[in-house]
Amino acid sequence: MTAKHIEKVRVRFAPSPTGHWHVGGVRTTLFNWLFARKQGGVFILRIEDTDAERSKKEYEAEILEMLAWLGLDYDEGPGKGNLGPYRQSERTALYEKYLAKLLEEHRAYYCYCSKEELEAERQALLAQGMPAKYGGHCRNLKNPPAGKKPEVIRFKTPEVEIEFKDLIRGKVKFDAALFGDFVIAKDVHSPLYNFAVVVDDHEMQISHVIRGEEHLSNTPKQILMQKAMGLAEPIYGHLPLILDGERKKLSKRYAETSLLEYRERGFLPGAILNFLALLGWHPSHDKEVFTLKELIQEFDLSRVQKAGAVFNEKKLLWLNREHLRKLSEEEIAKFLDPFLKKKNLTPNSEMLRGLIRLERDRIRTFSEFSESAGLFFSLPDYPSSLLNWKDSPKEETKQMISSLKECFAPLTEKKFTREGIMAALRNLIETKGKGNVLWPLRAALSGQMASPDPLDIASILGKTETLRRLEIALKKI
RNA sequence: GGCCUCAUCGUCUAAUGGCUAGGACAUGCCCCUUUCACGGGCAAAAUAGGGGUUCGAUCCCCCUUGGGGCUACCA
Repeated sequence: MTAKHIEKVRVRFAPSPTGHWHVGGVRTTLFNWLFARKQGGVFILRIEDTDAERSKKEYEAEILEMLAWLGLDYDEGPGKGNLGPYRQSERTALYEKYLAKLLEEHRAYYCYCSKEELEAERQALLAQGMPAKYGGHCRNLKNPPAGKKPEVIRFKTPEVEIEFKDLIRGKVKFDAALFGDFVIAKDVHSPLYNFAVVVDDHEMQISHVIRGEEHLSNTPKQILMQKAMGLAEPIYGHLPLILDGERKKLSKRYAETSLLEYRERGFLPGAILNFLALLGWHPSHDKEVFTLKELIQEFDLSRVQKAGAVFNEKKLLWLNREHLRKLSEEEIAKFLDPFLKKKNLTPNSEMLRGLIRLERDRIRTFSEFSESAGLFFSLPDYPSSLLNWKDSPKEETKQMISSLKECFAPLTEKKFTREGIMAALRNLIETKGKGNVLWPLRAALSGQMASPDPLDIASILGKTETLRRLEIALKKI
């Protein structure tokens, strides 16, 4: 390992704004951020939009918004920091400079082969069981072949062994002879990923490149280019992939993959981050519920797993509840607001407090809240049979609903609390039994097979609405 | 096909050369209970296979098997 490394910890996360931000990318970002914060280093955001066709401004905006939502702040990035610009699309002059130098030093060259020729070559090699690499036809051309125009720029790959020490995997070796001369740019103005990354990581003085395992085989190519340009070599660490139920790279078929969706479903940023941290990393002890702050303290790259981790939504759901429970009523109310608005549910502040107290242990996400609390805003339609406790006859149920009304009648709206209602019902329950009293009451108030406690429902609904619902029940029988 | 890489309960993982391989999610059962949740308790559940090294291997080495990633004028 003769490579020179950069002293100060400077890490980057480099998303491509070509689609909704993927949870895999979020996890990579988190690990980089955690590492930077733990080491007192610098966390840099670089937008990798060299693919002009697929890159979209709106996706970049989404990444920025999600980052803020997650609470992952960056020290340098678009509009911030002095080693910019931080969008690859704005750095073409820089790439041109490096490209020109490589060309001039004959470490890279123009390739005139057409796509068709290359594809034919590739297929022929594959058919013979040979590694599919470029044959190097244009490598030593003195003059452009007649009638052909330059197609791409290729890197002159030396036939050497490349070895590097991965932070997570240890020694990794590649035989560069198997790569062939790979393409580094479409033309001097349009660099490709592998090349742009090398230039940027150098210019931005990146000390550690922490990224997903899918980049492991890009690393030797990047090291080769660093050597050709005389640049320092960052330290690499390749994170295990997040997998689906079939143990393949997480895709949309298996679970929701965009972070946006998880926010819309009412997950907490802290819970998502906690969950993602546990996908491929684990502390030495048994604690699993962490705040972001605790994560910074605990995080250690040496405890990152090598094998891929299956995305388990059930565990995310559980973790979300754990995080939900730690929030104050005010915090929950704040998160809840957009979800209620979306469903056109507009409780007054007193009712909202009651609902939050009631639902906070029953729900796992905020979207579950609006579903679960729906019955407080409008009584669902239900069959009259729902009102009967076990096999008690209709007549008795009818009698019971009337008795309930009578019990509630003397209560003032103010006395219509859980305790007040319970006191009013005490005699009835003692003579008739809990089930005979509470089931019909609950059914009449909720109109559902399953719901919260009837006393809680009644106290939140208030006397007027409670009596109205009992009246409806009576009419049903 | 080639190159790289990975391998502990269904899933996320702990332990590491040495006590009955620990925890969590999920699952099942029980308790609590007017229903559903919550909560409490219990149970079932793993070192892929084969060789070594060693007094002793989940752990170290090799092979096999299986999985995954890459193999673009995407990133």
